[in-house]
Amino acid sequence: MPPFAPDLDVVSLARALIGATLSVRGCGGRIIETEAYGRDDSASHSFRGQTPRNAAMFGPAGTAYVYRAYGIHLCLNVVGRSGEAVLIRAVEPSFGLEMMRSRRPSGPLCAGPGRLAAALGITLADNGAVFGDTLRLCARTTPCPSLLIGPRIGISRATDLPWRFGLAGSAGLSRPFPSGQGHEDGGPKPPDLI
DNA sequence: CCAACGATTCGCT
DNA sequence: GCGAATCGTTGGC
Repeated sequence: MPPFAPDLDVVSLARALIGATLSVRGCGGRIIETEAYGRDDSASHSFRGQTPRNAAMFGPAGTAYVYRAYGIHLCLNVVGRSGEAVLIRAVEPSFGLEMMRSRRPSGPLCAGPGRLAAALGITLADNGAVFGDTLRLCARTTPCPSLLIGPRIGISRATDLPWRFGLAGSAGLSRPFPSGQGHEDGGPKPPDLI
């Protein structure tokens, strides 16, 4: 099996993951919203170097980085190059719906990083795991028709970088994209993810 | 050692 | 739209 997009920069990875299918122990769907976090990016957990908490971000490409946010929620990232990771912010729920609904009895299932981690049954035990059998990613096989682009959400630093990406026309985004923001196609040949 | 702060969500106004 | 909930991590003293 080829390595996981080993040399893809984190922004390209974030774009490539839009439309990819995420599957976690039988639950999942298409990824419709992502954010890129870089190595020399003041908004990134890796900005100040490796610590016990962010160690997974420095693991091999294809590693899952799971962290607890606000002492309450969990967020799921896909590691690219060392110290770079893509936050999965929204998924279009398509299979394992019953399981996901049992974990989230009310409200949106997968719109928002904390919500999707809860619906998919992500735990801190998944931190550091490499995507493969249990955590699965399948690259989209069709070109991404239109990509929404905007600034990242919920951060206080590097708020100018347009490193948030979404699938245009998708219901179930965590939040709307700024109107008038540029949208472009995702490219005819998406890179292999796995 | 201690205080501040989140890559968020939910409920209420 | 706004503020509380909630706690591990981080950085400064």
